[in-house]
Amino acid sequence: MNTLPRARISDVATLAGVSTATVSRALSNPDMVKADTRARIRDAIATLGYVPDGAARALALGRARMVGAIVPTLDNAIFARAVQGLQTTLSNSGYQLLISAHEYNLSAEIEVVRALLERAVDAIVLVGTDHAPQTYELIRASHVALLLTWSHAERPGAAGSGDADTPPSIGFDNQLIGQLAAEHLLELGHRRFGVISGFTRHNDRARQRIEGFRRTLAQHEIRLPDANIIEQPFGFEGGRAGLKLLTQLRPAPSAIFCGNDVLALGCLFEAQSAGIAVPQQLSIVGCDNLPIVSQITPGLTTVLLPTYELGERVARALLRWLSDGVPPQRECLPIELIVRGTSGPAPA
Amino acid sequence: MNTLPRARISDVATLAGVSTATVSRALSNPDMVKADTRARIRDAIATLGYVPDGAARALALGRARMVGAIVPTLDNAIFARAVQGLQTTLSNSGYQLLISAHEYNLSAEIEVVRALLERAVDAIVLVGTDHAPQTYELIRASHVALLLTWSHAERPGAAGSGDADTPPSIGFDNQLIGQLAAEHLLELGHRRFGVISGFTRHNDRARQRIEGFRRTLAQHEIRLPDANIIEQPFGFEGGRAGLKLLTQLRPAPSAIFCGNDVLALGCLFEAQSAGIAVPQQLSIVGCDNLPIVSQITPGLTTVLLPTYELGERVARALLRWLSDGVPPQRECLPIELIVRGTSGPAPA
DNA sequence: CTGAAAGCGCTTACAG
DNA sequence: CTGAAAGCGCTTACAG
Repeated sequence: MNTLPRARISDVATLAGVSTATVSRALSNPDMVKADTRARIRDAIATLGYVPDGAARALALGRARMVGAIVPTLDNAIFARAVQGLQTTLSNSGYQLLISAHEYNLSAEIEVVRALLERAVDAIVLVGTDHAPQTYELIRASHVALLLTWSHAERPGAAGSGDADTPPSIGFDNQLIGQLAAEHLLELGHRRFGVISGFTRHNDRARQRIEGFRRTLAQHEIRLPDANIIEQPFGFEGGRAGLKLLTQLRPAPSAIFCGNDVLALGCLFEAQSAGIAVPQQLSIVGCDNLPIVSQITPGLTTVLLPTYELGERVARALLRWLSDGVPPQRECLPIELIVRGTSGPAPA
Repeated sequence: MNTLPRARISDVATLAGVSTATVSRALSNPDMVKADTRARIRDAIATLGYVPDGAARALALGRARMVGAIVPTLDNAIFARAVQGLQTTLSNSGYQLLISAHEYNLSAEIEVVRALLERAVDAIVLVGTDHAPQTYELIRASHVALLLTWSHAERPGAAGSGDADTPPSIGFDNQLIGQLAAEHLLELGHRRFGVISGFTRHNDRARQRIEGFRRTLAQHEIRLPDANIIEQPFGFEGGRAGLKLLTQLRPAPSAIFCGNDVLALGCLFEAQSAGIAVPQQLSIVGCDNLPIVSQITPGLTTVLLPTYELGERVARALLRWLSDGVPPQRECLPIELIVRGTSGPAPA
C-alpha cells in the first residue's frame, strides 16, 4: 500500500493526538488509558500498520522476550520435536525462540553462545551437561538464565564449580535408559551384549546410557568388554557399521542396545540385509520411540522419551523463571520401555 | 566469577582508557584504530567478559542481523533439514535465525509474522505462496525483505497485486514433481491412478503437485477422478487411511502418487499390513527422498528434493539482498526421480 | 587516530 | 488519565 518508512510510535501519537507515552501505555497497560483515547490510538495503529520496534523496546525494558536454544542438530527428529514443543509454548507467552545447532562441535558451540548473547536473549537452553568452560563463563558473565536439558544434570562439565553454581536442568535419567534396556534383555535370557552408541566424547547422555547399561549387567555378574561398545556417528550408516563390527566378535552378542532409534534402525536394517533374523538370532533395543519405529516390521523395542513434553516443560520453567525470578527445580521426566518385535528370547 | 552487572561498552572504555566511540570502532572497524589501542581494548573486553548488547546495536544500526523463518512444522524431517541449511549458512555470516511453526494454521501465521516483525528481523522467509492477505500487508508495511521458498512462485496468494509486488521466491517446480511421478508410472503401463495428498487448502505445493500429476495423465488421455484424490493429514496414519480409501474404489488404482514421503511410507506400511504386494500389485511413488526411504525394503521410489541446499540458497540470497539491496532472482532448484522397489510394471 | 555529542525508538518514574 | 523528559547501550557523522 504505502511506501512510507516504517511507522514509529511518534507517528501513531501524532495521528491520535496524544503523546508517545500514552501510546506506549495503551499498548502495555491498556487500563491506564481512557477508553476513547485507546480507541483513537487503536485506529491510528491500524491505519499506519504500526508494529513496535522490538530492539528499542528491548533496550528500554532490559529484556527482549527472546530465548536462545542450542541443540546438537535439527536433523534428528527427536531434537526437532523438542524444539517444536519449546517454540510453541514460548510463542504462546509472547516469547520468540532463536535456534542454533552446533553439529556436535563443542568449539562451534562457544561461538553460537556468543552470537545468542549478542542478541540479548533473556535465557539460553543447552542440551546436556558437556560444554566448554568458556561456554559456562560467557553465560555467567552475561547474567542470562541458563537451563540445561535432556540430562538430569549431575555437576556440569569441567567447570569444577560448587553446587550453588550448577545450572538447573530438566531432562531424563539417562542411566535409567540403559538400565531398562539391560533389565529387559537379561529377563529374556541374554548373556552376551553389545552397544552401539554415538560418540561419547562431549556427550554425557551417551555416556550415561552406556553406564546404566553396563552397571545393570554388572549387578548380574556380567561384564561388558570395551570392545563390545561401538561408537559411531549418528545416522543409519552408523548403526549399520556398528552391527558389522559387533558380529565379528567371538562370541558375538545376541543382544544390542543402541543409544538412539536412528542407530537402532540402522542396526536392524543391516541385520535384515545380512540375513540375520531379528529377534530370533539377535535382539535390538533402541531409545527415543520415533514415530517410524512402531510402523516398521518388526517394530522396534525402545525406550520412550517424551521429548515434545520436555520442550514444553523447559519452556514453562523458563517463563516462570523470567517472570518470578525463581530458578526452576531440577526435574526428571518419566520414561518407559516399550517392547516390540525386535527383542525376544536369547537363542540357545 | 563476578556477580557484577553485565559490562557495558562504557566499562570497557573506562578500563582501556579510551572513549566508547573508540571501543565501538575497534569492534566494527578494527583498522580505524591504532594497534596498541586495539590491544588495550581487547584486554579490557576479555577481563570484563564484555559482550555487546544486540538490542542497542540494532537500534543504532537499524538492522538486527536476524532473519525470521516460518515453516509449517519442524516435525517433518524435510523442513527440519531446510531449516538446518538456512541456519548454518546464516550463522556463518553472523546472522541469527528466529524460527516459528504455524502447524498449517493460516491465521496462526499472522500472529507469528507479527511476533517476528516485533523482533525487528531484517528479513522473513515463508514457505509457499498461500498466505493471508494480512500477512503480506504486515510485511510490506514493515519494509522487511520477504522471500518465499519451497514454491517456485507464481503470483502469491489472494494479494491480487501486480507483478512488481510479487515477492521473490526460491524453490521447486512442484508441478514437475507430479509430472515426473506420472510419466514414470505411465511408462510402467499403469492406467488407474490414485493420489494421497496433504490438505490442499492453503497449501499451494500440494495443489501444484496434484495438478502436475493430473495434467500429465490428461496428456495421455487419462482422467483422474476427484474421488481418486484423497486428502489426509500429513503423517503415517494419513498415508494408511489414504490407501484404505483408495482400495475401496472400483476399479482400484494400481499406482499411487503420494504428496510426500511420510504419506508414501504410511501407504506402503498399510499395504504391507493388508497383504498387498508392492510393487507386484501396487506401485507407490513419494516425494522428498527422506534418508529412511532408501533403507527400508522395498526402497521407496520418490522425487529427490535437495532441501538442505534449498536452505543454503535461501540464506545466501537473503544475505546478498540485505547487503547489496538487490532482491534475488526467482530460482528453481533441480529435482530428480529416484526409482526404487515400490514401483514396478502394472499388474495384468 | 580519537573524542564529544546526537540519535536510534521505545518505556517509565515524576508531575500535574 | 496524560505529558515532558530522561534513559536504555550502542553507532557515527562531525571536529579536531
